[in-house]
Amino acid sequence: MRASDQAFEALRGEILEWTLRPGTILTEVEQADRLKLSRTPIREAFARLTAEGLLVPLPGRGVVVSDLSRETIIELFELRVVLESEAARLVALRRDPAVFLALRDEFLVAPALLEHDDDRREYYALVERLDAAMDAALQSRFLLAAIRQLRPHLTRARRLARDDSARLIAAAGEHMTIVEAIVDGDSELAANATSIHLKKSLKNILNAVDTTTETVTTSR
Amino acid sequence: MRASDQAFEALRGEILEWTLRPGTILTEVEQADRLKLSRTPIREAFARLTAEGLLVPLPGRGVVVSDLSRETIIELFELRVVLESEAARLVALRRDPAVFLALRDEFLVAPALLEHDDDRREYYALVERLDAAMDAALQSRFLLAAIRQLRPHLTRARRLARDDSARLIAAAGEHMTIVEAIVDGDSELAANATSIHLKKSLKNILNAVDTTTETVTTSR
DNA sequence: GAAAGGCGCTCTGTATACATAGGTGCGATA
DNA sequence: TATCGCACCTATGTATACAGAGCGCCTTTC
Repeated sequence: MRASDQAFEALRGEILEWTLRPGTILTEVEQADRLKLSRTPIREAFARLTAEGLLVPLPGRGVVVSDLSRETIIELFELRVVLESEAARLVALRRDPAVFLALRDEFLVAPALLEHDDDRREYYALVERLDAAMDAALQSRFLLAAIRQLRPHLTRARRLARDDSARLIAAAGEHMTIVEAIVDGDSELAANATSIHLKKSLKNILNAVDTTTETVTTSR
Repeated sequence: MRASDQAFEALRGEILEWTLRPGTILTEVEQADRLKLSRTPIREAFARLTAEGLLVPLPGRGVVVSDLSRETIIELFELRVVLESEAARLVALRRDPAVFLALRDEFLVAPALLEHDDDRREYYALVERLDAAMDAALQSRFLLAAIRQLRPHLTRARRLARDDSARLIAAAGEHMTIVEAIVDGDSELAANATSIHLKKSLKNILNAVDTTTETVTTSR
């Protein structure tokens, strides 16, 4: 594995899991020293993370871990709803039914997984498989690229949400509706169900943000 | 100006104006030599152009100027319609009316500009001002970023189209409809008019592609 | 004559040294 | 005491040297 990939993955991971918090200032030399690499791969990692929007250049002082304010999260979902609804519409038209039938069967037993907190990881893994299947069925490189661009920010935002069992069970139902629409090839239903799911998802995150005493944004 | 910016702008310009054609293989050393720079800034330029999708890594052999096939153009517009329709919808809700009233007045006299081929540049400049005004009114960083991501590819695609006067005059009319909808704050009309405009635009480009004997794609 | 293996070239990947700019802090002067 | 200016320090920006890997061509052998 290339050193620049190591640096990228390491920094990205730390940003996504809030180890490196918004507002933290990073410099090339400091990170090169910490990660035991030279400045060159760090530089490349900074460039990639800046392109993704996780870092913002701070002229003369380095880069800063980007902000994730309430307003930013709203803007993020504003676009996410548009992109993923459209994606669901296209997937419903282009999918291989067998793949999504299998996923439907898995989602049928999902509520059982959510009874015990221990099995949550399995549920999250299932959702990831659904995402992967949709990516594969999408067949539109540009739309996929646009969705991928949002994912790191969504990962960061999701960390803010307190996923209680009630919300997760509801989410499982919403996913089921989407998967069934895709199986049926009902593109409009798939799009609408996705839109509804994401808006509820946003609401859940914003609820968590609003009831958290801790200030999330540290710089702007 | 930084050397890496120079390299980026130079290569980007050449790709967009088809001086560097799809399928052309570039290596760091070769370009460093040609542009009289060291490998470092070239490397950075390659990375940025790869992130934009104008270059594709060719493991062990350098990078290659990305393909722009008929299919790619269709996928490009598939996403563009979604993004720019949504943008028009939001702009109609968030715009400063004065700005777009002024633009409307300019578009009123646009057909006159298109009578002489010499004045086309003025018309193109007007369209650019409209885009800039919409970007500013949009107030959604993520949506704007997604649209910006498409622009270089659109610039390249547009080079393929043969814009005859008839098409340009029609386009001016379509733009006028969009601007008026924005002035009126009619978000649905703005979105629909944008969708129609872009679909006609795509048709025009595809017509040109289909009637061109020259093969556009050189690699895949 | 064809196929396989080895040698060599050229590519990227990384480290490091040097240049340069901008910002901060301290000191001097008004 | 406050403000202006200079110097130093630390940051990025750039060049370059070196290492490692992959591909192609050439040679040799069957």
